[in-house]
Amino acid sequence: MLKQILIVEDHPIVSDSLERIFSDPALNLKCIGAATGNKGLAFLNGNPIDLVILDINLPDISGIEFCKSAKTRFPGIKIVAVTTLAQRHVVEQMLDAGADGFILKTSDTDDIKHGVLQVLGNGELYLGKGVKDLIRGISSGNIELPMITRRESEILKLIADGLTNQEIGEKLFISPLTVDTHRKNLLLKFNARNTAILIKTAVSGGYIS
Amino acid sequence: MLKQILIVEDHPIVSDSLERIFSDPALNLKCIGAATGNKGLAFLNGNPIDLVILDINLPDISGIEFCKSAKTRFPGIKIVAVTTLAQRHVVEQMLDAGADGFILKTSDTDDIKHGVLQVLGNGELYLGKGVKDLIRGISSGNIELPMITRRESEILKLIADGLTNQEIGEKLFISPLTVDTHRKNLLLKFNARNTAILIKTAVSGGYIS
DNA sequence: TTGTAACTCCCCGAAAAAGGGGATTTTATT
DNA sequence: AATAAAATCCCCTTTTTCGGGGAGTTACAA
Repeated sequence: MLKQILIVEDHPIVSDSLERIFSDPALNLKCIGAATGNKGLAFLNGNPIDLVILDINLPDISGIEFCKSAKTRFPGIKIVAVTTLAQRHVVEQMLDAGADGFILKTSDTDDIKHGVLQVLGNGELYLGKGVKDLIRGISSGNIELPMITRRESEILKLIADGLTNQEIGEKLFISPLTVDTHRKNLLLKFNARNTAILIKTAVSGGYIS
Repeated sequence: MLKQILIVEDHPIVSDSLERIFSDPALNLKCIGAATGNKGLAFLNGNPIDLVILDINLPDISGIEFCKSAKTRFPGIKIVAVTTLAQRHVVEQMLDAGADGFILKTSDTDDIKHGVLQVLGNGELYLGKGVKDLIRGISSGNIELPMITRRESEILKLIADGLTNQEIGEKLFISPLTVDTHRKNLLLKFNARNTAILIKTAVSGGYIS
């Protein structure tokens, strides 16, 4: 039976490569490309797509949002994320959003092919090379990134926007002293000695958009 | 005459695509791939490479360093950067380092082909779609990122690592008051009111690795 | 219901950063 | 040799953060 794959990826050079991998007649697959998340979502309506190969860095919406939307509207669809982002919490967010696979772009083309075909075949979760380690935090030089609460995340973003405790307090209708407490907890959780390294870690860890 | 191209790129899926583009027998080219910057540099010794297609985000050294090394040792070699990084100062740094071309990965494969062949052919500088605008700062929602000096960059990185003015002074054998002056200049240049937003802007602007 | 995690608020003092000056020496570049 | 840019150093005051405490209130789960 012919199955259809949608490739959501804004780099033609990558989507070309993907299309070629899965255009082998022996596989009996059909590939369609979409350059943005919204185009991809639009295409899902009315087209019987079996699996989506998804880049997380898209020009319009994030791959995580795409995944949530797609899975909500088409629960049967399979989604495999293929990305450069080798960050633990990104993987976790994608899996929470319902992704069926996660493969790094540093992977061999055979790995990518194998992973996608496995998800398409038996529906099992597939994690590419290095991804499992990433989740366990074993990864190369990966300082374990902390879990932060909703309020902490909110305050972290405002700190990164340059607001003082005073201003954040006014914005959130809480005491600046409370903001200070959250701030101290953030420093503790990130094992940061001051705001500078806190923000650096948080930005490069993807806590701040 | 047969010309040789070295592809320095850590994503097999991308280098596959590039190899395929330039493997057209009519072009009379030979492609070799290298997955890391150091492997690429090592390969240049003893192999008559005419042009390097270079990714800027490499696992070991940065594309900018690669470019400088390669151009110093082999002034005749042509280098075309192909990257996702659509940031003005990255383009500027690459061109300063001697790059002969700069193409974004969002470009069509034909653009990439055309650009590389042009550089290889007449040796002219080639800037891909959107890159020229980037330099002029016309780019979509691009807040103009400032030019900073070597010393400022050095101090910026140390600030981001969580060091205080005192500690930075000790490390660089200068007075903490001097560090403070540089710090104030950084705040001015980045139009930042405090360290938090300074670091956020700097990290997401690619000033800090 | 009995924790426990999250959120809230407060105290103190010390350290660091920010805002606003001024001024001299190096180092390129023309 | 002259100019400009970069780097260096110093003063002052005020604001903000940091370190190290304590403590009450939801809200939700075992």
